[in-house]
Amino acid sequence: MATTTAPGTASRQNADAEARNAREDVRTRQLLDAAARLMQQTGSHQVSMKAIADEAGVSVGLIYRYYDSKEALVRAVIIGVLDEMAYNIPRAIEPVEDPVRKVAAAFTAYAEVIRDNRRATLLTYRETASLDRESQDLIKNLEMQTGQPMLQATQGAIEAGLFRRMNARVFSYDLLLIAHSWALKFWYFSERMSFEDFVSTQLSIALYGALLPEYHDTYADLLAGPQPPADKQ
Amino acid sequence: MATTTAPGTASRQNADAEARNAREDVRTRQLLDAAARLMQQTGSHQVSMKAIADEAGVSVGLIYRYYDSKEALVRAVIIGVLDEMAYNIPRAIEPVEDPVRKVAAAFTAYAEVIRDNRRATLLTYRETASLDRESQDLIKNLEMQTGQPMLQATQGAIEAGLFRRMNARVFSYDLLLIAHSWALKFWYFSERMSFEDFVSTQLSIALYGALLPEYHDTYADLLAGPQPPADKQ
Amino acid sequence: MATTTAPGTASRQNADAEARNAREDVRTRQLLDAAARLMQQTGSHQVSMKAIADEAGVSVGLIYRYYDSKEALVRAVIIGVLDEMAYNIPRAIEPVEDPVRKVAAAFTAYAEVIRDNRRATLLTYRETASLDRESQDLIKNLEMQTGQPMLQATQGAIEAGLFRRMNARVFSYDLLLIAHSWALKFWYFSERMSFEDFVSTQLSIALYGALLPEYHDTYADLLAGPQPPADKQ
Amino acid sequence: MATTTAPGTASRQNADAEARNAREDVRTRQLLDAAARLMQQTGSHQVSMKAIADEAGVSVGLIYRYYDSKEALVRAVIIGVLDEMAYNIPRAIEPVEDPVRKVAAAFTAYAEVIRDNRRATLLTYRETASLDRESQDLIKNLEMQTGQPMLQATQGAIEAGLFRRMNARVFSYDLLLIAHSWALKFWYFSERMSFEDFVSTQLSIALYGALLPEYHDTYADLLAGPQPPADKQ
DNA sequence: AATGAATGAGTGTTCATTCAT
DNA sequence: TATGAATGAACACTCATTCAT
Repeated sequence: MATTTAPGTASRQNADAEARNAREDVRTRQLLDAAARLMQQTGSHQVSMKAIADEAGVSVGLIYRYYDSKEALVRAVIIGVLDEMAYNIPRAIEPVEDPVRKVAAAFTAYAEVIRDNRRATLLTYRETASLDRESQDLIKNLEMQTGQPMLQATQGAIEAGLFRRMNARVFSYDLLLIAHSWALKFWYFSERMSFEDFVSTQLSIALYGALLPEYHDTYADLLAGPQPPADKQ
Repeated sequence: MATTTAPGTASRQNADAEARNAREDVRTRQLLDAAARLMQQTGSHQVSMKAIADEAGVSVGLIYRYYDSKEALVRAVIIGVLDEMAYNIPRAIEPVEDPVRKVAAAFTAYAEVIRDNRRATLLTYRETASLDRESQDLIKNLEMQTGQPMLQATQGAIEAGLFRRMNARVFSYDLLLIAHSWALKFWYFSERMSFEDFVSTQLSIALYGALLPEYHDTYADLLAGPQPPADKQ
Repeated sequence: MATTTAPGTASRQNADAEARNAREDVRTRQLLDAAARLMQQTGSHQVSMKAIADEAGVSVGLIYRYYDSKEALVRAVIIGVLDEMAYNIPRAIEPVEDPVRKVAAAFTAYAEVIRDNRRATLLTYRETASLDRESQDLIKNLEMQTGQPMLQATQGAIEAGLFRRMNARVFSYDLLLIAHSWALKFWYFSERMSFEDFVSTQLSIALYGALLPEYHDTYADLLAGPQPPADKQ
Repeated sequence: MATTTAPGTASRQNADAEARNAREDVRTRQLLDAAARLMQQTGSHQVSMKAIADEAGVSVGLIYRYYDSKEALVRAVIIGVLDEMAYNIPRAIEPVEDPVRKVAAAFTAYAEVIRDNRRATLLTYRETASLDRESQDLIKNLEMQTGQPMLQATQGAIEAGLFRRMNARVFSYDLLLIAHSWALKFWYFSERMSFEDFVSTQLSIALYGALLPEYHDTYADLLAGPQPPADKQ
């Protein structure tokens, strides 16, 4: 982001500005992390600004230098969580070529991010409703953006004639939701299967719903679902 | 429940007790409705006991005659919502015989209840986390109970040799979740399709994945998804 | 209290009135007892009208038929306690003839009533201040009245030439106060001596100061204070 | 406490900490005074936190920065009162040598402190019961500590062969209680005698109860009780 | 930039009192 | 006479927000 600057007086100001920006970034991160950590446990309403300040090791007053209000901070926390997801998911997909395996990779990547941010995911479900319209719209956009890779992979598989013609938007949205369900219904799934089994079970179900029967053999490994542990002989 | 009683003191007491119970039920309903109405808009934390009292047309004090605390009221609201769902869904399914159409009927019934209680559904997602362990367990039980008809329908279709052998629990859980998505992602779906199209699209995807290919023709109507409006001629 | 009434129609009304009075007396007693029982444990402010009603086995509304307000009830409780003391103490003194032993008997009687109404005694100390002027004056009168027998006994001993000429009012007041101290400082005395030793110790000190030295021998038993248990040999 | 510090950051922190402590002490005093002032009139239950805040000229919230709860504040008020007494009484006694006059000086000092804190004294009687066990124990300790000088003076007089052998604990406790009676029965005594007469009357009575007759002459001035005003001629 | 003392509106909750039955 | 549902003012306490330092 920061461009290279020529040395001299002008750069002096630049350097200062950069230093300030850097410090502000650190502060911002520090505050968001502290807030997220606390809110994930009990929701934003149970967490006071004082508690966040303490957790971040700063004073209450300082928070207001970076965020106008508690709501602004809550918004930033949620958007931060979604942002990170929107950033991490595409990174996890790219290398795969085969359209169907691309869908599978996207789902796996998405699910893993959810797994790693389980409580943060729940936070977005719980807290979004208490934000103002504008923030909610922003969040919806982020969510759609996050779902973009999955949608493109699905459309790719359809165009490649591997998936049947169907509503790609709905199908990919379902996949995202099902990935979320690891967080939403963690109490249910985590007692019944490992995360890996969850992913392969869900993938199997979903791909059966999309793959044309003539390709069932080609992707038999994905359709098979969780396998018993390999023979240890 | 009340047995026929000879006239006199005994029946007198019965009548009194019944009258009291009736009055209490009315109050309870009145309070739950008012609370649900307000909480659906913004979540329980933004709603004060005074506001609920006003909405219900009673005094604050009276609420505490029926609920020990705000948390108890919130819990009752949520459980009330889930209870109603648990009651309505089985009612909407029964008549169907064909196992596959039974699954379809269950999904449709479930989705319709969600549609009719959209905000209440969101409420359960938002508020459950702030209740105590015990209430959460109660809610989980209710949820699993609500899902029972769907699970049985799925298992029926598998045993009838119509559905692939697969993890029936996960499949039926996914169906419930997808029905929920009409509430969770209303902003997304409602702008893109009607509720009926949502249902038939989702059913088409799910059943395509579950039905053995040899039965695709038999249930072609379900797999087809939403159809263009019939010729208006 | 109730006078005999001639038979006839007039007496009918009388009978009714008497019955009513009797019932009211029972109620009054029932309520005062319940209230006193609860208030002695924690003070009037911690006790709600509902709690008193429950303890008395009646409804809240009924209390208001007999007492205009909570304050009126508190007042009645305190006055009831003092009344009972004012009634019991003179009864316990009468038989004694010797002026000095009369003082001793009065003190003992007073102390025993205090011992038997320890918590009620504390109640009067705690609650009197929160009553209105009028009630406080009434209570002061009662207290002075209760102290009358002690004052008379003291004056008798002085006039009989057994006690020094001194301020009889102050002396007898001190005796009352010292009897109270069994309640006021129960935590102190009860750990250090029996009630009987408390009484004889206090008597010994007080009488030693009041008796003219030439009578010390005559009342040596009272001046001796608590004695070791009689030789069991 | 503060050691001399070289100038620089360390002393800076010290100065800050000291300034803060000083400010906190001022606040504490301000709050305790306001609370005591109000509570002495009607007891802690009739005084709201808002009223205390107003009386102290601060906001309600600020009180909670210094005291965790209303009970904590009440406790602090009572303990503050007792503390001050425990501090003042020994100071008023020291100089006297003669054992009997030492007892007299102790009583006078104690009574004067009571006189100067009459309402506060009543407060301790009224409010102690509503505190928790721990606070009550603390208060009992304070009270016993406050009584220590009187006990020692009494024991001194006994050992010097001036007082008769008796229970010194009980005797000195009686003296304290009798000093309290200026507060407890102010309405009685204040109408009948001046504070000075109260003290000398009580001293006279008490010393008669303790002094061996052979020393009556030596302390005739103390035993005489209140004297008519000196000839104004 | 950073602190944290101070504010005061707002909350959940209690409870004396009333009154229709 | 007796009930207890209903009221609503009052309370202790919290916490987002401000601002002097």
